[in-house]
Amino acid sequence: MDYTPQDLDRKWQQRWTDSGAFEVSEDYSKPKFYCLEMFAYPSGHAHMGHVRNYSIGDALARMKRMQGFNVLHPFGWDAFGLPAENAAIKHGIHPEDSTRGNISHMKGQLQRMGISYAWHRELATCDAEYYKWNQWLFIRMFERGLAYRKRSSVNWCPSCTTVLANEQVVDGGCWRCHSMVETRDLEQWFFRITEYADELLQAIDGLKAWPDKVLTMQRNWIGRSEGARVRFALDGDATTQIEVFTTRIDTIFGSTFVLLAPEHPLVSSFANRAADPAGFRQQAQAFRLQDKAARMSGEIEKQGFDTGQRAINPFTGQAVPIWVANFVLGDYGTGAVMAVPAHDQRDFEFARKFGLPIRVVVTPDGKPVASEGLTEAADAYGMLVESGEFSGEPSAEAQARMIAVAKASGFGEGTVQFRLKDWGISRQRYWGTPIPFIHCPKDGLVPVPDDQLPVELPRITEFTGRGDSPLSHVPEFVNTTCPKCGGAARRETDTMDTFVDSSWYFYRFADPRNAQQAFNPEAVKYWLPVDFYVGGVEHAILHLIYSRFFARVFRDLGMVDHAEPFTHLLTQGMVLKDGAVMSKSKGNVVDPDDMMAKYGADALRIYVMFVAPPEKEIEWSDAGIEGSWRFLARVWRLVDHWCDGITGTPQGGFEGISPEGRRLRRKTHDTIRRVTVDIEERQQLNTAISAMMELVNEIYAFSDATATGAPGRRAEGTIVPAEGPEVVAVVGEALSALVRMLAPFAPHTAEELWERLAGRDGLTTASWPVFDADVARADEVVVPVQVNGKVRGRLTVPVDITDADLEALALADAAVLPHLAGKTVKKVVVARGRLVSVVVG
RNA sequence: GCGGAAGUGGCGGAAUUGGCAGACGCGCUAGCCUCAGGAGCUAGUUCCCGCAAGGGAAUGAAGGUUCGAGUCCUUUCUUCCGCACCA
Repeated sequence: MDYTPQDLDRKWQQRWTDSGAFEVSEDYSKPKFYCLEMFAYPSGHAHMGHVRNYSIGDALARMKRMQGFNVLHPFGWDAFGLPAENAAIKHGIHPEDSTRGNISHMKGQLQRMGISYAWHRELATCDAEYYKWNQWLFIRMFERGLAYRKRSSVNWCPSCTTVLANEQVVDGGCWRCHSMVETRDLEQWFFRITEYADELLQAIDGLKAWPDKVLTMQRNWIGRSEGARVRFALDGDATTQIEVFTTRIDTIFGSTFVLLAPEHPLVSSFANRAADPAGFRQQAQAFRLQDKAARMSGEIEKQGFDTGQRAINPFTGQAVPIWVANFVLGDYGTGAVMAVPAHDQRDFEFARKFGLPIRVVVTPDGKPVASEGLTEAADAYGMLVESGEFSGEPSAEAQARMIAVAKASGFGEGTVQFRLKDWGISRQRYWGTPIPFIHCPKDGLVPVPDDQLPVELPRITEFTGRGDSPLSHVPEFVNTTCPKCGGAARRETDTMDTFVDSSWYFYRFADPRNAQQAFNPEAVKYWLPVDFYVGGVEHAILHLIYSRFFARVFRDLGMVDHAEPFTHLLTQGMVLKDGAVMSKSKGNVVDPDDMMAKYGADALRIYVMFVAPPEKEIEWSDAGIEGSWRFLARVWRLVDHWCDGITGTPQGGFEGISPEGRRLRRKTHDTIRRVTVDIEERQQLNTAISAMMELVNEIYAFSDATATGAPGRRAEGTIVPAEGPEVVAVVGEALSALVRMLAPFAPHTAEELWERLAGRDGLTTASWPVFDADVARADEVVVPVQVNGKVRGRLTVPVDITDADLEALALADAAVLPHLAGKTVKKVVVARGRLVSVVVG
């Protein structure tokens, strides 16, 4: 090879850039394909995870392009976020400067990889021309009641000094720095994602091309439960009611006490009535703190105390004690539960610990059971007992009737409860989209008028990391006038969660430079939904649910005509080294730049795609990339030595072609089929590559069989060229297909070889090789012949043999299989469209 | 605990609808070519017996269906991932 790999990479990257090979426009005459990899946070350096992600996406994009699709394959930057701001606090570099620098460096890395991006459509979320539309959409959502403000107890990370979304709290700690999360009460902005909870859940069934794992995670996250709300009046105070949520209203006759979450609003009023209000509050507060933090260390012990108050069970009329319990969640359901110790394990443990009564009201056979001997709760459905007029009814029927009774009597109703909560998007941070609202002393909360958007993020100079919003220290930003009354007013100083930025960027790519609209609906109608979306499974819940939510918001604004933005989702596995995620602190980082310098981009790309299926984790191996390098070198040599004189590919059938030639032709077409199916339908890129390797081996074997001189005697890696029209045609066909199929995986090498082979460049516009089923399945197949279930021989028969012909053949071929002479064919097995076995009796 | 995915050579992994298990690659062995080999080419490489031809066993374990099971069914063990006191 007279190039270094980098020379080769640079040569073709330059040509692609100069010709704008991957830039696209809306072309309604061509079928579109929108291939997207999750855009990147500009951390500074591309890592192997990026390499893998973009190599997979690029394989799809390039293949679809060759198949004649108009392919949109864009890239951008998720450029706002905490790390840049934290770096600013630590090192005094302005987030804008570090972010721009990082983007520039990483863009260079991606370009050196030769990913076929439409760079003209590049966007960064920190550009005002992008985040303007965050603000615009925010106001639209406000107008529709989908964005609202409320005072709420929020998760506060003391280290990042900011509010976290529920989704950003992992095991009681901050998702980013893992500090223990505290609670604080603040006025916050929320998106009413719960409005779409039911739809988001039901539509999951329609996501046929998403991984099951992701669908399950989303179902669990939304967490739909059907049940009932029932109001218990306070004993001695009918005006105060405690509403509980239950999925088992059929067990309500067994509810012997009521439990409140420590956060429940009634807890503080009960404290005032307690003998020792201070002690009461202290206990409740202890639970509240415990609730957020203590769960990290596994199970926490069930604790509680008696409020001294009693509630009236509306079904039994009995007064039951009200306790505060540490395991009752304040932010799920109503924050209060009716405890049924006989039929709920948690309540059972609590009752046993504190000596509270247990009543069995559901049994398998409808016969009453005493509670004394119980060792655990029985949560199965059954027949009701000891339940007044409902005794003897099966659980399911009783549930329906009890809900009806509760509703008619006005103390309850059936309801659906979701685990999903509204999305808190306020961040007390600088490096994000300013929330476009103005607080006016006279007019209250006033949205910034559309013609004043964007509200630009001012360039501040001091980063202290203090607890409140950095923007609140910028008087020029804060002080403004009210758009309504013209009086002095203050701007909102919180910024938006960066998940807002990433929830719609895939729409902006359809029309990224539009200054009048977030996007032109016509362009989005052409390009969207995204046909193929690749990214890490770590975004299975947050990013993907938020994006599905935003798609529905745009739909309801009349801007898009679909609800699901991503048709096909692929979640790629991580790249590990020595069994662990690569990280600087572990010192096990393999730098993509080093690998590309040594082997070129193609060997690296081939390696990350060949080593395992895309969804699986892979373990980095230096020997593995050597193997990929060797494969490319093998292809290179093959083309180098055969290309002279190959001008065309064979037409038609097999007339006059040697058995070896027929074999190679079959292999060529079988490979086209396998590679096409593996990429397109299965995204099994590893087997697509191995199929091409097989073809390469086959071409080498063909040269052995047809070469002049002794087979297998080739010095210095040369291949003795065979001669004759057959070789030219058969090998020409094989190499032509091979090089084109190589393009999605090793585009630089493929381009170069295509130029040598076909005498022209422009592989990016070359067509995908056409599979010829007649060729692939031509001639014959070898089938096992079984006698009494044992394979006793093999017959080579034409693929399309009929049963009758086969029977005759089995008998006639006694010379080959003498022990079958005189036997009859009992069964012919055909599978996958071909004959696979003959059973002889 | 609930849910999801998966258990195949020394290693990564193939096996598309139930049809020659171990493709392809790594590693290893031998040969060729070489001053040399960390290049290239050829051959071999699941395990056991055998010089070989050949024979036997084998896809976590145990059963079952089938002419035929890595694949389907039942039971069971293990690992990874997600959620986790959600009433």
